[in-house]
Amino acid sequence: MHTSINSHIKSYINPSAVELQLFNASLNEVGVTKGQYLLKPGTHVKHEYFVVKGCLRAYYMDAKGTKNIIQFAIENWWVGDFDAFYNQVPSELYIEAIEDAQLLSINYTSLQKIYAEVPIFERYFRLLTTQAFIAQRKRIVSTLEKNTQERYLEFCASYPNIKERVPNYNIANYLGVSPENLSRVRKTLKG
Amino acid sequence: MHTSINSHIKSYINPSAVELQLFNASLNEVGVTKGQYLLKPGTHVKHEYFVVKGCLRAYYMDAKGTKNIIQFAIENWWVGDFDAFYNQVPSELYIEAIEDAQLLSINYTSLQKIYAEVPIFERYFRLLTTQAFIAQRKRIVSTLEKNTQERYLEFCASYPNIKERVPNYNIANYLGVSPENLSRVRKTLKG
DNA sequence: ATCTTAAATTGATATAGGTCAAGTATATTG
DNA sequence: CAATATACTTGACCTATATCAATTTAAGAT
Repeated sequence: MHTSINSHIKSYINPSAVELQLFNASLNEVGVTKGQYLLKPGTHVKHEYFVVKGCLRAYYMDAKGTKNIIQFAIENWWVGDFDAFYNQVPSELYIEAIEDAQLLSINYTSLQKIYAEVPIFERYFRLLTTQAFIAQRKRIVSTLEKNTQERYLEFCASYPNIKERVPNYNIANYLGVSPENLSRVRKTLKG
Repeated sequence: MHTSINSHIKSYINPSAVELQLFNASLNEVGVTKGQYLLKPGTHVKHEYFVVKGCLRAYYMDAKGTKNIIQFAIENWWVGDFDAFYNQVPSELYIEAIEDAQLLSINYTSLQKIYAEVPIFERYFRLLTTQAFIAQRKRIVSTLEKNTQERYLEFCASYPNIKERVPNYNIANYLGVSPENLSRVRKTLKG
């Protein structure tokens, strides 16, 4: 049994011991070290991952070869190329460990089986996805109505103590600003 | 029975006639005329809405009193303040008809009942939310890696013939640029 | 149809943030 | 503990886009 994910699950649904057991049986432990990739573009994505420990970044590479970070994944987050996974199209996402990390993976076929046989997990993932959708919507609103400084502070508040774990140039990238600009913003915050 | 939503449902799941009937029984028809509001901030949100016909815009108002459009809703889209609805917190969203519109509403209690009694609808909404999450993620990536012109073209491509239905200053707002800037971009596209 | 209001365009100017280049500080490795 | 690489900061300059103001065009209303 995987305690870390089980308490996460129980914060969303109330599965029976058997249901929980069935889900746990579909999980596999995965370890990655800092700098290693969990996923690269062009792959047929068979898994989604739950972060037990560590930190990863997920980014796309644009036409000019620039990285654009779409997500940081820390403890108790699910990470993966959801488009590639759910629509079974080739991946376009890089997922890279920026700290050594322990993960749990679930594969596509197992998950479909879980949905069919243990439908309460349909609810678990519905609730997770709804929350993720709402969080992402807030991020969009934030870029529409706030300046860099406000968005940096908001970011720090919503990812607790992440600024001690992630280099500033990655945060700048996530916010869609240059590292130089973020550095200047941080300076005015100190002064 | 509400044919419009039923064919939408059937493109995601395969409900039995009885299941479909149960879901349809929870829906109510709602009509709004151009300029009318379906939702305003500070409300206790009891419904989500499916657009049968028409077009609406959903926007937040920021501290400076500026509107920021987060979504246009056209035929076959669900619209609502999902945060307020699912987390049962006061709404912060304006939803306004920009064309006369016919909608179907489902209320919170009915939906919870549907989830409990007709669990295949748990899957319907999970799939919808997953697709919405993926689409929203693409929108974020787009703002990170593309300029205004590319994003305008992308917008026109993904909302078919919407530029004939929505005024340009609303599209500019949705894209997070000034109407003057969008006007100039459109000019270079014509020339 | 005419009047009135709303939307789109155009020009002039301001500004936030980008880019380039150089230097400093902080980690990481042999 | 050097040596080297990585991350961060600072300055000078540039560019895309915002803002403000005026004008033209289009859409609604009487």
